[in-house]
Amino acid sequence: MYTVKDIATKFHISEHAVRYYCDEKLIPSLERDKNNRRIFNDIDLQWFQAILCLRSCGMSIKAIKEYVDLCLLGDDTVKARKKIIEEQKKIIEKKLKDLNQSLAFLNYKLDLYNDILHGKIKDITNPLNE
Amino acid sequence: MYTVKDIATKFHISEHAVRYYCDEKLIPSLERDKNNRRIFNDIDLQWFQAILCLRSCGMSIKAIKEYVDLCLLGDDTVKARKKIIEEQKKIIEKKLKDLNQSLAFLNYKLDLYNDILHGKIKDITNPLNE
DNA sequence: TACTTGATTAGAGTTACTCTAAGTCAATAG
DNA sequence: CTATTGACTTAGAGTAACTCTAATCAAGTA
Repeated sequence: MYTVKDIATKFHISEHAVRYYCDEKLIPSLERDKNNRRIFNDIDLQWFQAILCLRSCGMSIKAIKEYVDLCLLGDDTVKARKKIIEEQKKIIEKKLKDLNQSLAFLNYKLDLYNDILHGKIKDITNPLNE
Repeated sequence: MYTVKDIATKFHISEHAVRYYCDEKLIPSLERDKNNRRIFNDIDLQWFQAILCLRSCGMSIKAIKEYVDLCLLGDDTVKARKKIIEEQKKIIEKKLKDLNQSLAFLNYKLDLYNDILHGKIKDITNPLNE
């Protein structure tokens, strides 16, 4: 059994976010202890893993909720769920491509800055002062 | 010379976002035509490239504004700018790592769904119905 | 001249948190 | 036995970065 804090620590998110996901019903059949505190089990942990993965693709809370609800409906929804995951895979692959481009740009900037700092570039001809 | 629409198309962002970046003064010395319409030149294009890269690292508009202002101050700020870019590089590398993990998770899910669809898994023992 | 197109602005709305205030409960300290 | 501490609860306000809407205006076309 895990507390809100445990989940926050485990997944590197804020405790606020943990409660928010619960309030949005992304964690099905969430339990409470006798003091009304949220308590999580290993299945909830798996839900958090899936949810955070889908969030990292940029999927909205609402869309994730729909996916979770599909999961709860059982095997009949496997095809629909597969389609959702395939779409998210495309999105994540696009993101990887974009991020790699951004990384290349940052490296280009760093090279430029190093050249300036080492005096290899004397005159700044670039209008951005770089 | 480019219009708001040109920039939006070129960088795959909304026209609203283009105007928003201008309003936040991320594009220094932005010009207007005689009808008060924003017009962009090739230097502005370079600013957009840099800005969008930094945004893709998750840098806030405010932080980007500070970076832009440093750029405008000239060579004395190269060290400070280099530090900023190095930080963003670390962040982007972390993001790449996280996204690759998410991708692996999606692939795992897809394998599972395919197994179910091809009848390789008969009994659903996993409590998530997967 | 009237209409359409495309731009402008201010400001309201949205998402996904993030933070704050006020309150509950159990355990420890005096 | 009370007092305080600390960890949790809630509702709701605040925030960032857009996103959208409505009203306005200028230029071009029928």
